[in-house]
Amino acid sequence: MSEPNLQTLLAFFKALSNESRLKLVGILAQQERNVEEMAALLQLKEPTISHHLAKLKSLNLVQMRQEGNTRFYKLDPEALQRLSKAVLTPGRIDSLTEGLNGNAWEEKVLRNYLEESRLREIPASRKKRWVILKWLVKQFEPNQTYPEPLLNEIIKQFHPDTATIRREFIGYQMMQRENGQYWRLPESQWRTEVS
Amino acid sequence: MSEPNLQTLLAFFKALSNESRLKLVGILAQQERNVEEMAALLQLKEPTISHHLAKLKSLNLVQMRQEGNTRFYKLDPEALQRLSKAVLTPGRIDSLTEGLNGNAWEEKVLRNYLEESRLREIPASRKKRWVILKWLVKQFEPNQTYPEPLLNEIIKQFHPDTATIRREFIGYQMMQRENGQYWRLPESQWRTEVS
DNA sequence: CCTCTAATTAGATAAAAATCAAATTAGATG
DNA sequence: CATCTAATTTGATTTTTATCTAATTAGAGG
Repeated sequence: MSEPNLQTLLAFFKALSNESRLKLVGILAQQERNVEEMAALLQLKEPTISHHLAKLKSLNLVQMRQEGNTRFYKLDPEALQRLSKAVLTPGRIDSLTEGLNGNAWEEKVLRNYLEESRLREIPASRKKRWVILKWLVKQFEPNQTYPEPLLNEIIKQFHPDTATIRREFIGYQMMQRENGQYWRLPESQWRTEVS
Repeated sequence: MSEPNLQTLLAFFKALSNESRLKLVGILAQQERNVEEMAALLQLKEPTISHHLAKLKSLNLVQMRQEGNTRFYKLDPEALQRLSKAVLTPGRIDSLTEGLNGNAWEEKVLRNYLEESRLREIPASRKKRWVILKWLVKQFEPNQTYPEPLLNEIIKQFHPDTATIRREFIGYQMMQRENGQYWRLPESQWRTEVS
């Protein structure tokens, strides 16, 4: 549903990621063969060949022609051409990440440091501190000024070290201060940190 | 040793035939990431990521940069280009059948119909009869003439129905007859049968 | 130097895939 | 229609691979 490209590509690579099937592709690219011959060539039993053919068929890689109860298989000429084209075009490579939650890591950091909306501690690593501060500053309304005591009060709901956090807010330009009043700055002005 | 191409291709397809690894390729094509981030993005544990990275590394698909004890991985730009090129060129497809015994099927037919160098029966199918006759006619010396009784004698060592076999030899132009003498024709003149 | 952190390695387990023997199907042939 | 033959399907087994937890390694920072 969500990532058709990924699944299509994956099916393609899976089809060719098995030694027997890869050889089979080579064999059927040269000439048509019946199941018995393929089994002899690859030193496998017929059921195994049928099994592999089923996978190749499901991707429309092979064509079948029946004569009596002998079935001749060959590589679909169109498929052969498709195979000889690049499967991983730049656009397709991009599509591989569709549907991935890009914020998963930040969410995990939050989960790790927040215990029922209290901050267990202030992360030592800058990257993680940044994530925590981003979340913390969003606890304040934009377009509203806070006198320092109120600011401290609110911060204290999350963590006792109000001084450090106040300083970080200013340092990262998430907040601005003017004669004892603090206010939240728009996200576009925050000092986008690290990475 | 014998088929470097097949094994190389196989390794390549195997590397990309896993959903997690394929996503990883997509992720690392966009930007460098450390193991923790990848784990979060794919919702897997770090060891699993290490495991997948090891496979990608073994194919030289990724580059690593260390900073402290954090390791940042990204897709090798050259690899990325290689990925975007056709991996299955016509020449490579041909190479997939290298080292395969093309006579495996014929050998199997022989094994099936020959019981300690006696012919169990004459195959009904033309293809198999052809294989048996090819083998049978090679029991006669080239460049030598055989009077019909001697011919029969020799054939009888393998199968009682000398008449049928004589007729087939002539029909397939494996042998020629002139006033009671038979001789083996060069293989190039045999009526190459069926397909 | 002790501790913390990110990553890897080792070992165990679970999931997926390949292979085969036995049973079944569907043409062909007498 | 009974039999034979090539192929497929089914079910069981084995092999391979993905994933996790626990243990280990190697930087960094007090």
